[in-house]
Amino acid sequence: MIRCTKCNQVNAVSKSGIVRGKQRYYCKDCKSYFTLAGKEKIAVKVGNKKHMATIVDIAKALNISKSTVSRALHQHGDINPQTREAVLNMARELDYQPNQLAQSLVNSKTNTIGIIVPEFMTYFFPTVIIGAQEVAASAGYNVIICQSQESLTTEMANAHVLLSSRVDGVLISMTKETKEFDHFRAFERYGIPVVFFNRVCEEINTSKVLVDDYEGAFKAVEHLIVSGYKNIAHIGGPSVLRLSSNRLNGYMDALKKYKLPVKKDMIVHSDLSVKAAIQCAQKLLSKKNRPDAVFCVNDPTAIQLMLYAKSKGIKIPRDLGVVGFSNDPMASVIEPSLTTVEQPVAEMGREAMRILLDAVKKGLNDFIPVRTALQTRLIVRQSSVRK
Amino acid sequence: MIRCTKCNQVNAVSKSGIVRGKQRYYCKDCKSYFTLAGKEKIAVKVGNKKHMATIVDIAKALNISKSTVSRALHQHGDINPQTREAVLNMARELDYQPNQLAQSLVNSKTNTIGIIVPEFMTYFFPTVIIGAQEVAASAGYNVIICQSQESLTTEMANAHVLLSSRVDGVLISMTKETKEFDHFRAFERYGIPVVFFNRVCEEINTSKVLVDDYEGAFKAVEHLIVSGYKNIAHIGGPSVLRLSSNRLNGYMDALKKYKLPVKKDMIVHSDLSVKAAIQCAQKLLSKKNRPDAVFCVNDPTAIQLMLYAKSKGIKIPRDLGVVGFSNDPMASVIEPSLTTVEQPVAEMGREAMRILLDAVKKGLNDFIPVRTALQTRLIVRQSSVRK
DNA sequence: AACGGTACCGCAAACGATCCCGGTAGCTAC
DNA sequence: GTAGCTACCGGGATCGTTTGCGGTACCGTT
Repeated sequence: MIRCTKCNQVNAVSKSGIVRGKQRYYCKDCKSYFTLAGKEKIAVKVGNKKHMATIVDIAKALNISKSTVSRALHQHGDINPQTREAVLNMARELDYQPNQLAQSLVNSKTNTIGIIVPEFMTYFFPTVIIGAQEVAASAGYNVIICQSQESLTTEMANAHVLLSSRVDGVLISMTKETKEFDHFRAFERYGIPVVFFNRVCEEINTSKVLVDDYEGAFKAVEHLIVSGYKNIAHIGGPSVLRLSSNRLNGYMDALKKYKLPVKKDMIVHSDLSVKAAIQCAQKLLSKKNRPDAVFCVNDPTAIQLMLYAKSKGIKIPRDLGVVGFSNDPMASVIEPSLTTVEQPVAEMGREAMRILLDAVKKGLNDFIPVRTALQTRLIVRQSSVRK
Repeated sequence: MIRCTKCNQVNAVSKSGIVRGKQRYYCKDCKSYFTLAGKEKIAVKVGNKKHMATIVDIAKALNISKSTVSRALHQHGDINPQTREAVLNMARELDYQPNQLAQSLVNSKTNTIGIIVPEFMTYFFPTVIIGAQEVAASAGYNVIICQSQESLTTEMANAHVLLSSRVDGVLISMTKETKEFDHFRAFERYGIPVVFFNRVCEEINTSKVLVDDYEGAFKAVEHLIVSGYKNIAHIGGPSVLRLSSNRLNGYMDALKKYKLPVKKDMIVHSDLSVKAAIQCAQKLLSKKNRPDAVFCVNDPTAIQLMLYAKSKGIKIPRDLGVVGFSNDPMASVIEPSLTTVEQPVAEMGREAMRILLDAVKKGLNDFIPVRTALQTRLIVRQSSVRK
């Protein structure tokens, strides 16, 4: 027994297909189609859930137009001080929260920055993000964080998400397997500034923030040499990452400076995972001509090496000197404490965000890419100093 | 050579006065006035910056209406399979990226979840977030992360931001100084589901996910007792946090079960900062009746205690047994390795997000708050076992 | 041939904000 | 008396979508 929603007729109604999963009817009497959707929807719309106040609500309450409300809230254009006061009060009274979505849509500006990082487990990236968020927040920007999980596929998916979210700018540290860059170019195509940090992409001409990996590595290896180590190995990172080759070069040049031979078999490569670190440690320490020191691409790797060496009864620093890179909090906790190259992690986030926000404000047209290399500092602890 | 904006005619156009500083034209062909305002605007729109394709662009390219495009993209309503195919192809060709903002605005649903955490430094919260994001991503939700930095004021600011961003739901772990809850109630007032985790708010009736702090603490202290420690102290957390009192109660009840006295001066409170941890360590270890074991509210605190004890020549576990809580990665690296209560950290994030998304889908009306307590596991290492 | 019914598509109103235009009231000045 | 000016306000287009409702072409029946 269906009743037409318009003429209230009953017997002139016949079924007429399905629209969006709902039965559609045709009333011969008033010659019109209808579904019961509308009524149902209204009926469903129950709820203690309060409607969120909009500028229209404020306008209605004060019997003025929404234009005036908007002006009052933003001090744009002419506005009577009393009107403004009234609007502000009413806004407070109604607990008005501006709808970011609507604002962003009309301004085509979201005040949101996207960040893509490969992982979240080591202390490094969270700390960078802290710094970045600090700067962003104080400039009134929100941050949406994506983890690529060291996978190119999800990195591309992340880029899509950020594009769809219409972020105003993006901060990226690449995956270790990123070899295509089209998903990065998409940003520049649409005028969205990108700044790379730490794991930067040389194929894209934009600003980059990194530490002076070469110099840090050089200092680290030099320190091992002057501490009396002679056969120094290196556990390097994935070769696609520029930081890996920079640190490797620093390692090699330090050896050369002191006329030490650079041996191929003293250089192994890790993909930065825990498993790979242990494998590298095994490989190096089971050699006949075992190295007497190792410079590791980062602290987590160095720590795995130390744990492995300790488990084999190899004494650090007596039998094996170890230097890491990044000054992970664990470095000062492990025994012996780990000598490492400190990088200004949070500052890297801050600097990258500063540069990015600058580009966002300027627009891509007159934005000059810069490459910023932050200084490192060698922290000498116990793992590299023979008593 | 002026071309009519309407009929594209050229020779039937004549000047017809000035309007708002702009030349006005009259087209005899289509009998209408026009200025070049619109055109100029387009002309101004310079830039290498490509316009991002919208459904209107797709519609124009295919000479169909945007409604059809929308339907084709979402399989809503009736759509000719061929049309659909054409739309999909064109979308690909134009590199169409749906505008989330516009979608959210009309659907009043953002597919975004807000997360508020107190900090980002320890491994705990990043790990929770990894779990939460994992579940969110696979359900098509984005995540926007806020740090309250253990400050009530910024926590309230965070709540505002999330409200303005119209998130569909919120995951919260409170600040240690949060004593007012109106900023939480704002969410429920507008029908936005909230789930607390770890540091939950008892004053708000909603779902909560935590670990069984009481039981974990009980097991930890019981372990110390059966290991032969008699004078067991406790470094507790801030009393406003429920987890602090739960762990304290577990501590006390374990003592009681074994007929050991609960001494007021063996219980000190930390605000979870590094500084406070060291102060607590000093306070406890400089007592005349020094404790022979300490159960700490979390691992970072336990580690500070251990470092302090080691610096004072106090041997662990011989002179001092230590048990922590949370199984921080550092716990297995420090020497001696730290006995701790493991909590399923990532799982906590996953579970909280699952519950939240469920509430988001159901709506607040028929959403029944649940309290989930995840099980802990005691990991016995060296710091609590006398050889 | 006419009509009921289906399959598909377009129109236009939302969503909540901004802001360009133009309007009006009131006042001054000539 | 009216022109011009100031100070303020409202109308309505716009951003990119979704979607209810109605229209149209066409097909099969009678």
